[in-house]
Amino acid sequence: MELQYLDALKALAEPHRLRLCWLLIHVDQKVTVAEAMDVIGETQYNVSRNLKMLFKAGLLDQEKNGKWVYYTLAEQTEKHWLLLVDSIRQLPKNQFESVAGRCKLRLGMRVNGECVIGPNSDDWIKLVEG
Amino acid sequence: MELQYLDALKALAEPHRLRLCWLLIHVDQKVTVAEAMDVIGETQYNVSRNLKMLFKAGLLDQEKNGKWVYYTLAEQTEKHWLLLVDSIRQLPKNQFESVAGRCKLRLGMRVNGECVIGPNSDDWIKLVEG
DNA sequence: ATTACATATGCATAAATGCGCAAGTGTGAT
DNA sequence: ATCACACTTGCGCATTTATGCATATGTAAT
Repeated sequence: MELQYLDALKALAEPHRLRLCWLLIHVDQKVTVAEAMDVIGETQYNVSRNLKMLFKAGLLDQEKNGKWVYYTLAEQTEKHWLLLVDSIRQLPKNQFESVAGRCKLRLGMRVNGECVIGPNSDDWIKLVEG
Repeated sequence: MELQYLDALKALAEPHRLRLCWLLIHVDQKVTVAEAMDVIGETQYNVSRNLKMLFKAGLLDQEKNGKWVYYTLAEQTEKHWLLLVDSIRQLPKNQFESVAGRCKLRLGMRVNGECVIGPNSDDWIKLVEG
């Protein structure tokens, strides 16, 4: 009975994962675990696990590049999946404004479009708190 | 953080409730707990509780009429809610075909558009098994 | 009032889930 | 080979969630 779709609903029915998915939808770019950690502000294992759950549920794609793992929004082809993703896309932005801002900041630290700085770096902390 | 929407996702992330919600979306009519029981084939407490959860999550409306309680699909006004409901509406029908068929049968037992026969009645069992 | 019936709801148990910790894998650089 | 670092994963614990039973609520009819 559409097990994969149920997994997606389950995955999204958790605030941290909903925020992560919202992020991936709105950034419209690949994002590493390290970047997601800094943006969301949660521990490494949680971000890693939650991203992986979204991946296993079919909502995200995974791509390894050296020691970095990039996650991107998965392309959907079926109507009910497209609508589900659209639903999240349309969530009121004000709920996530700070997330979007922090993500812009974090992606600004990239070099040639690639992530080169790990999580919780001094550079990042200065950038955010300063 | 869109608590109500999270509740809706949580409510839908359970096979029985997803089926119930799908039913209410596709029947496009009010349905009693008794009718839902017969159609879905689950115990009274589960159907009652699960319908109530969908109601509390804002996906269904409730309407009492004598000793019967009718549930209907709630009208949504916000984009992300509309898309979420649409997503469920677009789920492949074949997964729920038997549900749809049983529901048509069950609604055929109504008198003047109202439910008059309780759950697990002999009439219903004959109708389904015969 | 009493009965019958549709629906709702505590309570207890069992299963699933989230989280922190610690240890693991894999990759790139020295 | 060794080290540093990004990421993953198994384990134990606390919390949540689902389920079954029994009981409660509310309504209609006698």
